[in-house]
Amino acid sequence: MAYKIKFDNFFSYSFSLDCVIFGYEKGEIHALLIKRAIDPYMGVWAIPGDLVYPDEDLADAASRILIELTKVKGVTLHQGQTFGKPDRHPQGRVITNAYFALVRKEDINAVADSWAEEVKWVPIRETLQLAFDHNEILESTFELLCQKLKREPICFDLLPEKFTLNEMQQLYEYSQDSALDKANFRKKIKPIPLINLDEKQKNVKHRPANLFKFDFERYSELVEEENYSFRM
Amino acid sequence: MAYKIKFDNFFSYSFSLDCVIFGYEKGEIHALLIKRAIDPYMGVWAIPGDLVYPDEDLADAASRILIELTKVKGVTLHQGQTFGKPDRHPQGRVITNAYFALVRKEDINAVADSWAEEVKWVPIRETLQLAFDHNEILESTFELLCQKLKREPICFDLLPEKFTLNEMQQLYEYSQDSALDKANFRKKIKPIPLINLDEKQKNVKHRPANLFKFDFERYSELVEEENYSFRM
DNA sequence: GCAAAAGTGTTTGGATTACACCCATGC
DNA sequence: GCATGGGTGTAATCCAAACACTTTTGC
Repeated sequence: MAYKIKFDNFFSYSFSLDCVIFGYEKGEIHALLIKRAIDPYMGVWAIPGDLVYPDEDLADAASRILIELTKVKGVTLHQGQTFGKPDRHPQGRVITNAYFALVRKEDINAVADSWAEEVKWVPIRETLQLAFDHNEILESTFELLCQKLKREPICFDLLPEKFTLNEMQQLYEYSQDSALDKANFRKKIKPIPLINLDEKQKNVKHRPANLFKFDFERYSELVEEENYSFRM
Repeated sequence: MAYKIKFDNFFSYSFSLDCVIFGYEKGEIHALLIKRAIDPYMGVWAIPGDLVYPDEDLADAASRILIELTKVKGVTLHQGQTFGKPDRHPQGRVITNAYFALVRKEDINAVADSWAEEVKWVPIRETLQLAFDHNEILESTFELLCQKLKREPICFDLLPEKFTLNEMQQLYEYSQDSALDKANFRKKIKPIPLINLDEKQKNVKHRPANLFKFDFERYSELVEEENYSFRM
């Protein structure tokens, strides 16, 4: 065996994680971004991300980085794709892995911290020039999200805890980029365990809608005992 | 901003790729493995994988590594998951990314080279103790493959160029781990563009089956013009 | 003729679609 | 009363599952 470089020289890479946080509000999916207060790309908007410590597990690092930059904690992060073009980072070979989470925007309070100067939510379909290859990362990860929304009950992480069926429908219309028939949508979600809270929407100038909640316990039961699988 | 270690010390990682090569034969999916001729894990079976050069793109590196270790070339490699437990490699922090490919076993001739002492095909459901965390990588990647088989016409990469409908059915039965009805299977694949070659199977002691070929050109057309999407 | 697998047709029930209609609320 | 969205029913159609049946080959 003969490497073109010395073995030790292979240990010259760095590894970072970028945390794409998706939130939903008024029919649109948003992503949480930070404005970088350090070089490279100082002053440019970016996905919150940073380097992994040498002894740190990836999932732990993702949580830590998100907290350090935005003070957002307690969210479930899922692994996404890896991005590793040799020139993607001006300071050296940095390979990055996207992690993503789905949150209720009203439940979290993102605050810029550490080297993040500012945080903001941006509608995912709004074009904005991001640092590094973050536009590519954001797009790919959003596509992954749309795929997952079809096969896993993660829409309830994005929706408010108490939601109307119309809100749920709008989320799917947005993610699939197509209009859905109301009556048919309701028939389609029949197998999904939802609790009708017998509570009404307030402050609307039309007939108030019923509020629902995802029945997570029942869902777990169904998966266990009747090998139910979520489909949309 | 204050890192717990000096910035330069972050550039102490290494990054590797593991190439999971899936092949199909007689109703079973196999993976190509190598026996390691170097430490760590000398003499142990492993997924062919190695370190990425500092200036190398990931996809290029995957092809190179596969060729170096097994002389297998010209296959399409797809990115899979990343594995990065801090202690997964005894010689330092090595984060790895699985790449996978689907091949026709009869088309390729894998030969051990470089620090690979031996190569062999192993049925994916056969338990064998592999080096590092390769058992986990292999399992996860196989699951990813099964998902992809449902939504992309990649089964034709695994099947012989000329295949019978029964061979195709068996591949899906294996990947979904369930028996399928022959008549229904044939109805289901009606929308998939296949060319009936009007050739018969040879040397079988029963009625010979027709041979088919995937009509890739027609498939591309359908995708372009009628936004067809492959489903199984 | 028999075994074995190839290959096709029919029936049935459940899901999907399109569309029409009624209901409750604010103003 | 009317605008607005909430909520439901029906008929037509498509699709998937179950199953039976015919065909072609080797021996």
